[in-house]
Amino acid sequence: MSIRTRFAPSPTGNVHIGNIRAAIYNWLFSRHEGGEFLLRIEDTDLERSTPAAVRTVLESLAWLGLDYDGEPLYQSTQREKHLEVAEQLLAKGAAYKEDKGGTGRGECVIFKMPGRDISFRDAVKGELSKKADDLKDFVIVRSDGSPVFHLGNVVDDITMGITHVIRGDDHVENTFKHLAMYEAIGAPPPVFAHLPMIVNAQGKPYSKRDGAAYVGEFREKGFLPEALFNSLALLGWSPGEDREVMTREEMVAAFTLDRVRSAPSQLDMTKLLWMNGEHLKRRGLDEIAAGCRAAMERKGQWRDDIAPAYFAAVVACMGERVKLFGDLGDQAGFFFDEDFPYDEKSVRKRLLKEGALDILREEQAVLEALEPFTTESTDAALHALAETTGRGMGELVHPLRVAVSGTGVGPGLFDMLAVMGKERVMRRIRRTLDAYGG
RNA sequence: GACCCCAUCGUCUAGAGGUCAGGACACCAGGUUUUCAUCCUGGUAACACGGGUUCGAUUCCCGUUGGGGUCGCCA
Repeated sequence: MSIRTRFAPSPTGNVHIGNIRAAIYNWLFSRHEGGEFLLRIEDTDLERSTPAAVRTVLESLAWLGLDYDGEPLYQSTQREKHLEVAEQLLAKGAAYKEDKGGTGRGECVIFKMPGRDISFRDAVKGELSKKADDLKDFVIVRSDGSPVFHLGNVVDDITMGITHVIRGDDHVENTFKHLAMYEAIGAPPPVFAHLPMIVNAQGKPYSKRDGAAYVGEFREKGFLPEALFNSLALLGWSPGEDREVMTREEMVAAFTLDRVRSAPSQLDMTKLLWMNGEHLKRRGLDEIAAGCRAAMERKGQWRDDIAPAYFAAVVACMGERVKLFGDLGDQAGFFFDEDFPYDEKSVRKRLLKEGALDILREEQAVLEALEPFTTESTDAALHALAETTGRGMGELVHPLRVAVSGTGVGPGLFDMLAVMGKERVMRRIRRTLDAYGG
């Protein structure tokens, strides 16, 4: 029989990385096994389950490339079936009605636990068991007639033909209840696999306070979906070789549940950033440019007078300095702004140093006469100047860098000059001289 | 508190009854370079503790400690 997994989020407006990691594992497992991956929207909490919240779930899945088979099943449409099963359980004597706690709220339907120990073999945690005394009866239909999570969850998994339930650690206790329900209903239970949580440095569940906890936040920060996917997949699972940077296909080929660890793990932002850089290298310059532009637009850094060719050249020039799409706008803004700010420290250290402005004037003269104006020609011209004046390249490079970019860090100077072009460079030198040349 | 789960470098992890306990990120040092980033080379760094079992345990068992999860007419 072909395997079938599902992702069953309750739309709350955000998709937590722990949840999406569960989705990734379900997806990886089903694709590896050649089975199906289904989506169920647990939208019975009408308060929170707005269309916008559902859209967030769908967008997160799409962004990460987690394609699901068939149409999503909306749990709210299954209410009648849930209640029907509750009636059957009542008829079988596997459930009973009671005004629980005598609250006067009316009778609810309570599932009766079988009164014996329950155990099962978790695909990642191994043998798990629970004493009968620790298993209490629980409500499956509220006194207002609405089905409770446990009922809907189990019934839906049965109707969807789910063979493997891969979910968060926080569901292990529920599993004993669910197993009892499968038996009472007379349906074969699926294989259960419980994933450890993603925690922060304090060992607590990872939250927005720890950096970013929702898929949307990583997207906004400019992370690549394949990098987030890769990193999350590796949090708790490893292919068993010293392989880390992998494509989706490679992970599908290597993924097995028995290689999933049962200990919680921390998400390391620094390593995620590195991972992002690795995947960025594997994308084309065009894609990187598009991503950078989108990030700049989001942050209000984009300006319509930026020529596409110039923008592309800047992206190429920045190269691996861009680890995140957002980096370009943050680190290379001076390329696009003629009124770029001067970094005070760099000015003091490189421009106001003894003789630095005189050198800049010499460079101004040399560059003014230079034709053509390329990486090679500017490089050669300044080396020649260094030679004739007996100065070190550092003395020439630093003031000029600050003069054209306002900062002491950035791409190679000559690449920068060539990308900016003669006219822009000369204008910037004049501006600098006007500002600091006295 | 009760029940359940977990425990290898700072972090993510590999690993086997006998290994120099491997890799990656980060970090440090050196090299390349006009800065930064990259790149190359090298380095620091771990089996939580205590008992067993065993010729031999980091690995198997028990306990301790520490951490986490669950104890709703939420999902």
